[in-house]
Amino acid sequence: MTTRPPGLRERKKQATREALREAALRLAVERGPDQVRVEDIAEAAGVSPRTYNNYFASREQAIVAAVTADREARIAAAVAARPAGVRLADAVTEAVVEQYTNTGEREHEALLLITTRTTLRDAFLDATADIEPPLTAVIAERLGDTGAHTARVLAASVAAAVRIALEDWLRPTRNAEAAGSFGAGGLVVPSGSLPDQLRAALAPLAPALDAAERPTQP
Amino acid sequence: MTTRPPGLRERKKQATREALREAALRLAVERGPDQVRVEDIAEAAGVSPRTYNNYFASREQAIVAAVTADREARIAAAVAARPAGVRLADAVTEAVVEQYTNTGEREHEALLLITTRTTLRDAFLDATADIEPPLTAVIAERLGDTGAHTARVLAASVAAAVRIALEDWLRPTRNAEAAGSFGAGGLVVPSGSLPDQLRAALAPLAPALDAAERPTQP
DNA sequence: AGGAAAGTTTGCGTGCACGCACTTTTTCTG
DNA sequence: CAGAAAAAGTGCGTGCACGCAAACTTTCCT
Repeated sequence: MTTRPPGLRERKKQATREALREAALRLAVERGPDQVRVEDIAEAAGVSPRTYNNYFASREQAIVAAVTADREARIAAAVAARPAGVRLADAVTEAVVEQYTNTGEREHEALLLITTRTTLRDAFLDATADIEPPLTAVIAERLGDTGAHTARVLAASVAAAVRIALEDWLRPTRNAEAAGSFGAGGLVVPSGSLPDQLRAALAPLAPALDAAERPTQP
Repeated sequence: MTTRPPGLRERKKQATREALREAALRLAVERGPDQVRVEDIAEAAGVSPRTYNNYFASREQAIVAAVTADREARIAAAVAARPAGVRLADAVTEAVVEQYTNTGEREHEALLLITTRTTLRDAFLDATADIEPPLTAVIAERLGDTGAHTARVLAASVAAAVRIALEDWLRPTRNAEAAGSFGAGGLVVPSGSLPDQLRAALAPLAPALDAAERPTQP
């Protein structure tokens, strides 16, 4: 795979990306998220505003990326690290929980910031989708080439479940408007800790993960 | 629930929404999607540009909405229509296939248009997420109040699977760049008919749907 | 080494999303 | 039925995303 000497080009690119992430988060913390313009971030990172959005599609993505970092890769690695003996469902669940709870002090502070603005909250939730491609890869590896298609669906479902868990987690108050006109019962569980939310959201998918792991038709 | 006489207000609102959808699609077909500005659509529908995006968040959404119409509601209704005896997995799968294949002539023409522009393609795929809330409601109804949380996860997973099916379907040519750096095998199945794609994508979720339907622990 | 090819950054221009404050229309209530 | 309250539409201004084409840097190949 891509195991070539990274090359000067690529290293500079990553450096620029990190510089932008850092600058975005720092400025957002210093002066409140609404007082930061793309121009400011670009200037702080030493590139032009135009270059900024060769790296990030929106203003919010840069700020969120500083917290998210490369969680996608870490989750995929964590799944791959589990011995082949354990259930796929368990491997995935534990990897996810692990990577979402190992949160540093600085990240926690940033999360508080994120929850204050709807646009940041949304960007944060959207970032969940990034785990899908790497997750597809590791799951596909477990299932063999015949399950490549299945792997994509499962990875997407896991991503969706994680997103839901996060949604519920960072919404202590308002709880309506979730389901359609029905309301679907009305109550939405008083939102426990993040690990609990994650496990609860992933649990319904366990049967699907188990089934995929079995050769073909039992 | 919302079973009040709709009121003049609401009716006008829906009329405006439909007028915008219609105008957007018509203009896009007439003069190619890139030659249509929001201002044009708004004018054709008899509202101000500012009002336009009280209804649609992006230029593309209006065009896509003309094709999508209220498919969400139809899918939910189709699921609800199945007798309570059939497996949930079957009810959902058939409802989805049914609503995505009952496509009129005009819709088919519009789909061709959509595939020509990446931004429209993306908007079309994003519209898939709209089925999630109504689907949550009908599934929750089947599972009873204890399964409200499960219902959300399953509905989201179904939506994700449908999205994947559509992605693959309207991409006859290019096939790389799907999974991470791995490539996950490389081949992605030569993309069959839409119903086949949908069934294939939903199949891996069947065990999860089955399990949810069983009382608690078998 | 040297030059061609591939990839990146940048300035410029256009159309758009969206907040705010204000007007108009519909609905609710006494 | 009248007036208050709520909601939708409108005009305006600001910052942003993104296409395009030109300048520049790194990489590749002979």
